[in-house]
Amino acid sequence: MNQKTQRFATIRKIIRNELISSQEELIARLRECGVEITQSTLSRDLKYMNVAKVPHKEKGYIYVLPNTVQHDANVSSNISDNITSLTFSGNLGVLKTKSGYASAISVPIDNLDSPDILGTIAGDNTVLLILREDANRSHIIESLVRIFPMMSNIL
Amino acid sequence: MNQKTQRFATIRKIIRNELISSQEELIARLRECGVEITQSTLSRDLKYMNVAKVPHKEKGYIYVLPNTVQHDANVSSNISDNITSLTFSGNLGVLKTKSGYASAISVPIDNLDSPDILGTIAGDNTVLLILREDANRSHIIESLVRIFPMMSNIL
DNA sequence: GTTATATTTGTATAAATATGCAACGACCTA
DNA sequence: TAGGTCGTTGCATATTTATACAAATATAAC
Repeated sequence: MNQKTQRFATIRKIIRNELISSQEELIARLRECGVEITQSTLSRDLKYMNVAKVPHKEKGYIYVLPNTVQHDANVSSNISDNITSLTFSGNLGVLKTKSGYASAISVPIDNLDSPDILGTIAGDNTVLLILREDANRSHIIESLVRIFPMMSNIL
Repeated sequence: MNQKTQRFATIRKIIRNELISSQEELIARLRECGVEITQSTLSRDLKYMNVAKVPHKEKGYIYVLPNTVQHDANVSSNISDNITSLTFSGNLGVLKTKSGYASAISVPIDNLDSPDILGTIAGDNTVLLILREDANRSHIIESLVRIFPMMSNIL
């Protein structure tokens, strides 16, 4: 339906360009754009469009479109800020990073020359750690936190 | 203080590994992990941790950790014509593609944000899927076929 | 056209989430 | 010790969001 498509476009435009904290607020903005809509329909629209609600420093919460990568306002020079998670599976460790940082992150890990980390493979946002079969995960984490202190925030 | 850090870690672990649709559900899981918490505190914790709530096909809505904020998993169809095989080995999946397509193929897989697929690494014609330890291979296949319909031809 | 079937919407309400406020405890300093 | 500040929490509740249901509207088949 074209009516609906048009409405979606307007919703997207507003969310992309403004900080919207609630559906009521968005309804008001839509009205200003000539779109009448009830809260229930909007709720369904947002769900259909995969719009997420995320915490935001100033506004409390805001809606964000899918594919919109959240960029921190303050870019940190600390490389370990770019590590987002560490999980283990069998004899592998999977270290996720912000896009593009995997290679940079993997270098100091290689340089650890830890007997527990046999090697690493870096993609774009993932560093694969191949671990010794009987490696102790706690020891791995300790080693990593030693070179990436900020990592303790995400563990 | 340390109590709180510990609680955060548990919350993160649960959110990373499971599909949680509501705070009440998360409270129940936390209790199973020995963490007693009220809804109001949890709400504040989630806000503090920048945890977002995003629409999800099966569960309605799920909580996701920052930097994994939801992307479009609906993908143009014919790209999946370039997948040639899928095999499993231990907790790894190996997806072979025509030369040069691995990166393109891996993007929508990353965007699935499946708790079963911890991460992907794309080479030139191979995508390595790192799976959760107890991941169900059938479920993985289902997820992949959902975004790459043509894959069903080669399975 | 008519009828059947599916999609979209609003209303009313349920469900889920955020938050003001008071209370508690940790940690100061005098 | 008493008194002060600060961070954390639970309770109660306000706010916000999702959804069951029925009505309206579109879509398709005849």
